Amino acid sequence: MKTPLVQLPVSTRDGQFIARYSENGLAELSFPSVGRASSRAVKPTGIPASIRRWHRATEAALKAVLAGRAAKTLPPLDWSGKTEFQKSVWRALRKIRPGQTKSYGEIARAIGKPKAVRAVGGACGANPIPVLVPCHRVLAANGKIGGFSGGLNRKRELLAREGVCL
DNA sequence: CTCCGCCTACCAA
DNA sequence: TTGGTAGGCGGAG
Repeated sequence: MKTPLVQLPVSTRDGQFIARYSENGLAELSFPSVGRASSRAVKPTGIPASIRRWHRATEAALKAVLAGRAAKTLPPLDWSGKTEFQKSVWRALRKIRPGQTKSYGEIARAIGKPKAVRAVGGACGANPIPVLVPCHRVLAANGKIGGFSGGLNRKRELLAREGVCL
C-alpha cells in the first residue's frame, strides 16, 4: 500500500507538522501550513500500535532536529514508490550530521554520479520527509544557500540552530 | 520526446 | 563582484 493510512499532527515550537504513515513506516512529513492549524488530520480510532510507536519516535526526532540536535532514533521510513536515484540521494543526506553541510556536487559524487548535480537538487526538492532527512544541510557549491522547497527562511533557521554560518 | 529544476563551471563586464 | 549561459541528468507528463 502506498497511500498513507494514518495522518497525525506533531506540535512543535514551529507549529503543527503533519506526519503520514503507511503500513511500512513514516512516508511523509509536512511543514506547518501557513493557514490556520485546523485539524485536517483525521484521527481514526484504533491506530495500530506500531504506528503509535513510530509516531513517538517521529515527535522526539523532529523536536530534536528543530532544536539543532541530532535525532537519536528515527521511525522506519517508507520510500516505496520512489526511484532508486532519489533513494540513493536521501540515504546520502542522512549521513550529514547536524552542523555539517555538503554541496549538491558533493552529494552527486558520494552516490557515484558526479555529473548528476542538478538532478540531486531535484531529488532534494522531492524529499518527502524534510528535516528528518536533512536536505536543508545541502548548500550550493559556492557556499550559498541554494534552494529549499519549504522556503529559504526555514532552511536558514534550521541551519542557524545547528550553528551553521552562511 | 519535451520541458523544467534546491546546480556548476566558465567567461564577459 | 555580478550577470548570462551552456552542459548534464533525472523526473514528470
